[in-house]
Amino acid sequence: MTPVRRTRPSASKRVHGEIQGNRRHAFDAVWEIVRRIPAGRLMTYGQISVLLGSRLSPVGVGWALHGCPEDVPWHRVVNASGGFSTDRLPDVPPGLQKALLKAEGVEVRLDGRVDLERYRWLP
DNA sequence: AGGTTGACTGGGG
DNA sequence: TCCCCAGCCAACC
Repeated sequence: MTPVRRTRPSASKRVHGEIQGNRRHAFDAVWEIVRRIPAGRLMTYGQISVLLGSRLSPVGVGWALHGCPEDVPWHRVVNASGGFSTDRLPDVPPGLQKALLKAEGVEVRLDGRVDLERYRWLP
């Protein structure tokens, strides 16, 4: 049998209040920033990390979004290359992020990326 | 307690 | 431009 790549089993648990102490605070901060991104605009993981004063690494930002509350528009966060990192996740339907962004008027190039120069949101 | 794994990134080949 | 690697650091087990 081919080993199956799996997602964090407890990712969804974090949504239901299992984040403790300072971590909880850092995750909340990420969610608050992402909630402020207007429809049709984008931010990168690294950009959010810097906004937080680098208290949380870009990887940490990804963690914060994995299993975020329903009202957090996670699809408006892309990687520094303008690509969709969520396409590699087993628990996210391939093409979902792309579809959500196109629905907001974001143009996705043929190579599957977006133009950050054009859509990047600067708070 | 410590090794492994990422929703990352920038630099080098 | 693409691929690989080291640095990154929180969460998992």
